[in-house]
Amino acid sequence: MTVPTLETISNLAKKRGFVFQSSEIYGGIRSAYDYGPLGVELLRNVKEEWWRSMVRERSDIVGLDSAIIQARQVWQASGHEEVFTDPMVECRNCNSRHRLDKLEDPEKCPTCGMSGGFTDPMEFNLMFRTHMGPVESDENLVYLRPETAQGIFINFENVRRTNRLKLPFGIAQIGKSFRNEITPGQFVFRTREFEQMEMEFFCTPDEADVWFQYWLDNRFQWYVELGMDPRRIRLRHHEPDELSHYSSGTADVEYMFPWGWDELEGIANRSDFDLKQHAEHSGVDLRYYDQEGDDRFFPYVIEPAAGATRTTFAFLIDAYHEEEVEGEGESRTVLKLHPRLAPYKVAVLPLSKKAELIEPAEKLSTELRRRWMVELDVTQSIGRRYRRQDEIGTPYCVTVDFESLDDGAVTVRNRDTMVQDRISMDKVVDYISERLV
RNA sequence: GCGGGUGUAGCUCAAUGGUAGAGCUCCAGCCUUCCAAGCUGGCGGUGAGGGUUCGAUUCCCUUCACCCGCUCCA
Repeated sequence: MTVPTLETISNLAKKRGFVFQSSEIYGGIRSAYDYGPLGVELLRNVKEEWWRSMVRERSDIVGLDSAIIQARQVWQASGHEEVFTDPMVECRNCNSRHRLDKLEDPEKCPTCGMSGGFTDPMEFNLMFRTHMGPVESDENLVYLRPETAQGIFINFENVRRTNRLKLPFGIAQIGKSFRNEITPGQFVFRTREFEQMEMEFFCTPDEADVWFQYWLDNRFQWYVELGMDPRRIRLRHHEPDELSHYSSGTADVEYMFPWGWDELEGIANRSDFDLKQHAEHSGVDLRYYDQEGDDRFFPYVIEPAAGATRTTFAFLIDAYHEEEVEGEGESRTVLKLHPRLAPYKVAVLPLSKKAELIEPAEKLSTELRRRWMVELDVTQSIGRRYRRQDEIGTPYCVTVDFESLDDGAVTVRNRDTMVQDRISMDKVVDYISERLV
């Protein structure tokens, strides 16, 4: 099992065009990254796989794409305006920082035990603020959403009614969220602008525990099915004292990052907290009407909330392998990404730059491009090109050689095994289709 | 935001108060018939701003970014 360092991964990411520091030509901006040609494919594939398993392959979950800027009352009702503005103090002795409201003794530092060494309380507002409209006044203050979930809760009734949904059902959403994290870092792991994949699953209160367990299992399996090493992911249940303000039970899917276990996804039982809050603050009855029992109640919510960007990052780390190549004492770097996640599915490599080979190679790649992301590479030696494709995780390389001109066959080389199959050119689509499941 | 460290070419690393070099990568050409070959040529740099100085990549100040802690929880 190869465990790359953070530096190895970020170097590869930059070198091959997965991720760049944002605003790099101006010296960079903290905690912002841009996804290059390969990174955007990988990220989109991760999101696509999530959407497929959550929405397209299910009859009980529908999709949504809500606005990033919402009414300020949304965040008052959700509790974020209050909870996300914590007065914090810092110990002058050991430089540790603490939430003032969580200190047992407001004078004594729980880290080093010193008394009376705190700074004045500082206001930390974790939500990005801006103004709706050209005039900056308190009346038009708005926030960039710190989570996508609230966009779902405030549309609960719209979605339920227009789609005639009955419990249990879910609403899924992928989108950007923004948090003024005190300490961003670990490359793209914790950034102030990030992308979430969240699903709110509404059910009756008495079924909540069963669904909670269901989503725990379901979500854990999703990572494994996409090729993540099961030894490097785990489920961790939260202790009662580390629950968020909305949650009555939470478990995390964690990945073994280069710096240790850290969170990919939180699965929470949000109870009826959010719908109740919005009903109370908006005055709109958000209770669900159960016709059979002639009963009105607030559904419970089970929420699997994953970070799209950090999940992409974890897949990248997990795929990274350095292997000895038989015979020579050299090693190759290969990204063993699941084929559905790989940025390019196929590379077409004419053995020589001669026009007689380039022409059929171009024809073949044009045909393959109708189905997949395909790269045509004609530069340098074939060995070098194989290594380059290995390093970006391309599962299959198709080589057109001089024999192809006579027998109409090409060589398909497997990324992981490096084994080659000679097959007829008109069978390439079928051959690869069968293997890209 | 606080404390500590770092910043020379895409990467790894040299050098100097006086025109910044090398290897690898990349690009072009030649050669090359399946796993990072070779030859020739080319692109390209002192994170940014200011100060001291005849002259600063080097000394000083400011700033920006990255890494390690304090944190957070997608």
